[in-house]
Amino acid sequence: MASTTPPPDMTGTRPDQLTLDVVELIGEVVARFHEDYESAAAEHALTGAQARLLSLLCLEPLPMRRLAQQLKCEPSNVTGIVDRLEARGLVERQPNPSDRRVKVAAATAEGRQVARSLRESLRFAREPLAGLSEEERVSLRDTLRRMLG
Amino acid sequence: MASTTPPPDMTGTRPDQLTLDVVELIGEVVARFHEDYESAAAEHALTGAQARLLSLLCLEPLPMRRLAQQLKCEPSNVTGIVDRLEARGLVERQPNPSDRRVKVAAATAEGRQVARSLRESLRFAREPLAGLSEEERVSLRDTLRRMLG
DNA sequence: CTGAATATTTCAGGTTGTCAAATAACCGGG
DNA sequence: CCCGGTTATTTGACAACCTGAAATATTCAG
Repeated sequence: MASTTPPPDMTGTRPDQLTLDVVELIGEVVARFHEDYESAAAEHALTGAQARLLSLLCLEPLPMRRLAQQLKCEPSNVTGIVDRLEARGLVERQPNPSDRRVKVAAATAEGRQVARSLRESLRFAREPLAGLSEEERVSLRDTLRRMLG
Repeated sequence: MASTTPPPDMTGTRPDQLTLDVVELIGEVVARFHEDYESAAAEHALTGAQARLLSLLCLEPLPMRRLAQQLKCEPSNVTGIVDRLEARGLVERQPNPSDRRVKVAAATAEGRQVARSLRESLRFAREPLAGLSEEERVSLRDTLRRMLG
């Protein structure tokens, strides 16, 4: 079809060295990000799962079912995490008048405050990225978007 | 030193929108990578922690203490993970003649085989990266290296 | 030889996660 | 209206991960 060489179909093939290098690097970024997120959460006496759930609720209240979908886990698991956050007054369950089966979890004012503070203590936003020029960050942003899209 | 504007010191400052975008994107990459790793491990009846430990031992045998350092967890935690891998014949504990306190964990032949198979089933190496040109991947690799270095 | 330090394990306890079963509420067809 | 099927949430049992403190065995310095 095209006169230029099309990207080879790697399906079932061992990736080339360049790809392996990038995967290795992404692995390190993932490890650092995770570590950073976990310790930022710990500074607020939250576990990673609790921090993720609270951050979600900080954007908008969500039924338990939706929470499970966003967190990619079983609804029965969400029950416990919300239980613990609710016991600390960071989240509350609200009834849904239009469908009394569903319970909507919402962050309390204190919960939103904690989430904001947590967001700001995420040093990963500054340290590794601070060394990049604006041009590099733009390039990185666009490449990541293409990877994910 | 340089005539170009030096990167501003972001310490204690709220990051700009571009940085926030990149952080958000990295978060998504992290989520996908994790998901992918976990499901690849599950295909081999391994948990994520077991897969990480086995992959480490596939490079070289390590004392329990070193394993804990690499996995960034307490040594007492490693005991259980190695226990479960050893029960399945993927790992074995070897005595260290020069210091009888330490036990060196080593992957068995079967363990190495499983780790190899797991490595190859990591689709993350192909799918999101396959859409990038070689030039983009080179650029991504160099940027990630600068971020981590 | 004694005491401090190190490597590993054990134990108790908390969190995350799954799956199956129970409960409650919705909904459409008769 | 009622019934059966579906959906949302919870509960209970169980496994894995993880931490912290205590126990054990061994090393090492003085």
